[in-house]
Amino acid sequence: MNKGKYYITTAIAYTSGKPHIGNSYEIVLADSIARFKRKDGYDVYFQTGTDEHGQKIELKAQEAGITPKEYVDNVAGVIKKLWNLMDTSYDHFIRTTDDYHEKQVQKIFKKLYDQGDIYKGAYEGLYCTPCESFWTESQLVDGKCPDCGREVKPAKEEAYFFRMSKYADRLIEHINNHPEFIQPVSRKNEMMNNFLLPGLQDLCVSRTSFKWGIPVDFDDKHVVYVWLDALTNYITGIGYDCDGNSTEQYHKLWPADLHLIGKDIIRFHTIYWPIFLMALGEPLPKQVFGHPWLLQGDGKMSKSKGNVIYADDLVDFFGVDAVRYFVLHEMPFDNDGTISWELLVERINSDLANTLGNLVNRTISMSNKYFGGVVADKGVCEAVDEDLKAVVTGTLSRVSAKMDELRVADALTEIFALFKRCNKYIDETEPWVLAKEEAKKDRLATVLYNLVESIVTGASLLEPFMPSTAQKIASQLNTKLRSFEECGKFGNYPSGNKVTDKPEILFARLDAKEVVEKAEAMFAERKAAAQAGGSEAAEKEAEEENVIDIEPKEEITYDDFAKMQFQVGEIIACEEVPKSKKLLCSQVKIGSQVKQIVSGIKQHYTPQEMVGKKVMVLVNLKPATLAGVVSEGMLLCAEDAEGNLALMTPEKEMPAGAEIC
RNA sequence: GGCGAGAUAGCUCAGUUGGCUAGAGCACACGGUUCAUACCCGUGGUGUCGAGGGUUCAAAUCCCCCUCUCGCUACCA
Repeated sequence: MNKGKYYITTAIAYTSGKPHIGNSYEIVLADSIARFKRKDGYDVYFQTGTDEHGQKIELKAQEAGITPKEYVDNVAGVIKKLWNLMDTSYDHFIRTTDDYHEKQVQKIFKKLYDQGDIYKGAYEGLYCTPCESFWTESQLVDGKCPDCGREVKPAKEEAYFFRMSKYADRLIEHINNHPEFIQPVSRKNEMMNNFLLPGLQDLCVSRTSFKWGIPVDFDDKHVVYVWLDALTNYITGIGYDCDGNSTEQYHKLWPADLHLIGKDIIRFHTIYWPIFLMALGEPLPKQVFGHPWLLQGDGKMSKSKGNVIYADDLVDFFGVDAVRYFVLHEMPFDNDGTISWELLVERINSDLANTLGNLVNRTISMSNKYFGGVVADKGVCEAVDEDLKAVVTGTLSRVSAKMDELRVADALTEIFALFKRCNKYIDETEPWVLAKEEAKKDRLATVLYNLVESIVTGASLLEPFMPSTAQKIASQLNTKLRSFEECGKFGNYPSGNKVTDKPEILFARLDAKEVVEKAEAMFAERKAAAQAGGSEAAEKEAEEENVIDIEPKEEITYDDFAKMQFQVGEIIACEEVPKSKKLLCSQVKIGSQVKQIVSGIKQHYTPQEMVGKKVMVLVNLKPATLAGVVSEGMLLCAEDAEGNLALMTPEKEMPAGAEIC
């Protein structure tokens, strides 16, 4: 039964470092869907891979003293190993450094350039430095920056731009006509209201500030913007050729049925990617699902604390299928999920060990005890059997319905409802009572047959989510896993078959306290290893949190610098700006004058703690009005990767007004 | 500031177009059982359905307003 093709992708993983469990979730989710669809009769093609270009990687490689290629080869290897460890059944692993990909990206860039969708910045003079934005002639308002209304200046570096606005109307129409395109739907509004309806800006699609990227072949000062590079993996990986010589595979698979991505990159997949495809004249993917995140509940993950949870750690502790089960079950549809060692133990004990493992174990034990392992249907039915059969044969359609909506966690819950029904059935039929009467022997046999039959169906439905567990159950029951078609019927198990006489424990019960202690010991060891400087790599790892890279700006002259006047200011009063979430308004004493300065630091400082601080002030900035309040300068802050701010203060006592130079 | 989502049992959440004593899972307590991994089955909540007002024979469910949380976004000089 072939229901047609199903092309599913994950986002390609960025090779800046080893992905933690939150990042590994996506591949497991995709794998479950892929396996489910395969089993459901679709011809599935499942692609994943790595995104290997960009400045961050160039810098990391530099730090490590190796070439970028060596760096990404190493990380891509780690990622691939992790994906394999998670038992994922991808068909193709694409790397953006693969030559066929790079070649196509260059051709695509050229094609879009030739047809006028990409144009070279002919707009020198239209860069707004404070906004860090490039503008086209048409976007300017009265010849000034449409964002801040100030002068735009000549940009020293040329760049290539993509005419996004040209396709915006078509995209809006497509999104409106295909409500299933963006999932969950709540994300649709965000894209529409924040980007599409206000008007799309042209996108800068090349960079000259670093080298580690795919060169623009007709202008090799430039490398292709990483997103244009990365997004096209979905078509280059299956044989797209923009000269019209795409492979048969491409014609069969494209458009993709599902792009599975994290919610943070929805914009790129539902706006830029569709527009790139429109420009190439290719159909749009059918659905983009931005899944939520799995967050670590007990404190923030940080490499320097050594408490980052990686998928392979969890596999060491609990085994692959337990980890797969947990991440799939704990992840709701549109809210972030939580992961902690305690939660893992709780879920494993209650669902996997108690409900499922124990059910299989008790059923096999009884078969051995009463019939030497032989399971035979003697046809002695009672009313209570009907409900069991109805639940078992009906589970497939309930699971399918959930999977159609990508509600994987709910699908799992349906499968476990089947196992729970089996446990209840044992209580209702009381096999140990039946066993005491010779006359009830056939009834007892029938009961056990029904149980084995039900368990095989449950295991078969579980296969896409927990492949090796399903397999283990089948082999303990000495049978094969079933097709979905068979799961809709009752009585497939061969009567007279013999189950194993040595049932293995599928999932051992765990002690939360022991597990937590073990995990803490592991983290402590890891931290110690990093600090002891056992290896240079470990040191780098530990330091990583303390380093941050940002986009370099263009070089300036001393004259540029000299134009800016910095002075020490003393904050003598400070209050919140009404109706503003981020702004504080400070009165700053600079020499003998007092300036009013508004700053976006409300989330980091209270007005009380601001008062009395000596801070670094950019004094000669043109005054501006923020949220209705005039600001006559700027307080300087340092900002980390999480957006935390710290005011710059002089390291020795300095009078208000002292020049900073 | 703009747009959007949400606030239901200790915890995580369901509650379709308003309609019988508001549900599930986990946790907890008690009872039953013994085939099984101290497991399984059953029973148990006084939950102000965030606050207030309104529409209605009837509202967790619709309308208004308030408080709080969250997401995206802008601003953050």
